[in-house]
Amino acid sequence: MKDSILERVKQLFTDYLKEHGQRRTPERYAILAEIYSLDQHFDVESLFTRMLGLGHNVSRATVYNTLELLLECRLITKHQFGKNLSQYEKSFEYKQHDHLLCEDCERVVEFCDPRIQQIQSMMGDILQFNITHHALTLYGRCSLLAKGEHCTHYQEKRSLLK
Amino acid sequence: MKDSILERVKQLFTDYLKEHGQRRTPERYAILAEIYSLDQHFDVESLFTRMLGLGHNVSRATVYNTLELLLECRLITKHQFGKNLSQYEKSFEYKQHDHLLCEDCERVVEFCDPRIQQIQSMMGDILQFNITHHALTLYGRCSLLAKGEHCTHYQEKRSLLK
DNA sequence: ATACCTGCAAAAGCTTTGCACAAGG
DNA sequence: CCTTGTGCAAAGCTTTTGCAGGTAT
Repeated sequence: MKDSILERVKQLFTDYLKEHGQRRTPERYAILAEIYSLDQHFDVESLFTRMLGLGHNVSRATVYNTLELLLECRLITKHQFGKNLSQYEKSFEYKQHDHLLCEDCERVVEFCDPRIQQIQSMMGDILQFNITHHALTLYGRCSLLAKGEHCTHYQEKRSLLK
Repeated sequence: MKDSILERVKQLFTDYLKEHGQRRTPERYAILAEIYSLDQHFDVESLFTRMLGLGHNVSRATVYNTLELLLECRLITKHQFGKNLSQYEKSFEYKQHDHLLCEDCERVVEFCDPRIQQIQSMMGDILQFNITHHALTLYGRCSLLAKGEHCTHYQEKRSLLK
């Protein structure tokens, strides 16, 4: 099933590259495959490191280049969660969704609410804009925590950092 | 009336600085005053340049330091509109609001919809988070524009750049 | 008087760019 | 072949940090 999604995504990427006179290089497909093997958000550096770890001798420049192409054909989406660091996630066959961030452990939870689409189209009408997309992020902390306490994911996070 | 707001804001800043054992320096008040004279979003570099233009010999470091303090006492808010550049705006007595961005001319329109608060508190309940704030940004282009056309604000924008 | 703050400049972190070589079409 | 893509390294930009001197309290 996973493979089937990967195959379909590769096909879409191929179509896009052909249509836009871009070359189908092994690096680009390797990056696409790696992204679709992940189930979390990622940043450029972690993807780059991961590629090296897998034995692919790609450069950061190629990673950035490929991410740009994947954004253009909507196979990934890009987020800025309030920091100067771009986060990405695969987006094929994923419902449009929004994010809730724990500012303690930086865990990201996804959610969906139809009212956001309503707001989007209503505001488009009122303000005379063709709205193409939106980004809603809720910021908070896991409930039940006293001030100074950390949520259960905090320690995991700490151990991940360096 | 404007002065009255500035005075109240200065007072709040003074209170905050005293409470937190921070010094009340002329640089900090000059930056606060300049921010509250603006009616638009701004980034650090434009604020810095503006301060120099007004004859205040402040450094970038001080601007960053002061913005941090003003964020802490909620006299300004910070946004990342999908780019690696922080944007700020004054926030005293401004209703919580969200933003609509024209991707053609980069104009920012503010709007307000009560449903967002509802979503925020509902998601907080469901996902067990204490949600402190949110950021919703709608991205689009002024309506009625054909592909390739630019909206009326585009030329203004072009002339501002460089 | 003495912490803390400031200005300056260097460093850090993410992203973009330039160039010579490699490789897709 | 010829053009585009890649790897590498340098440069760009925004933001952070270190330090010597200045200033609020």
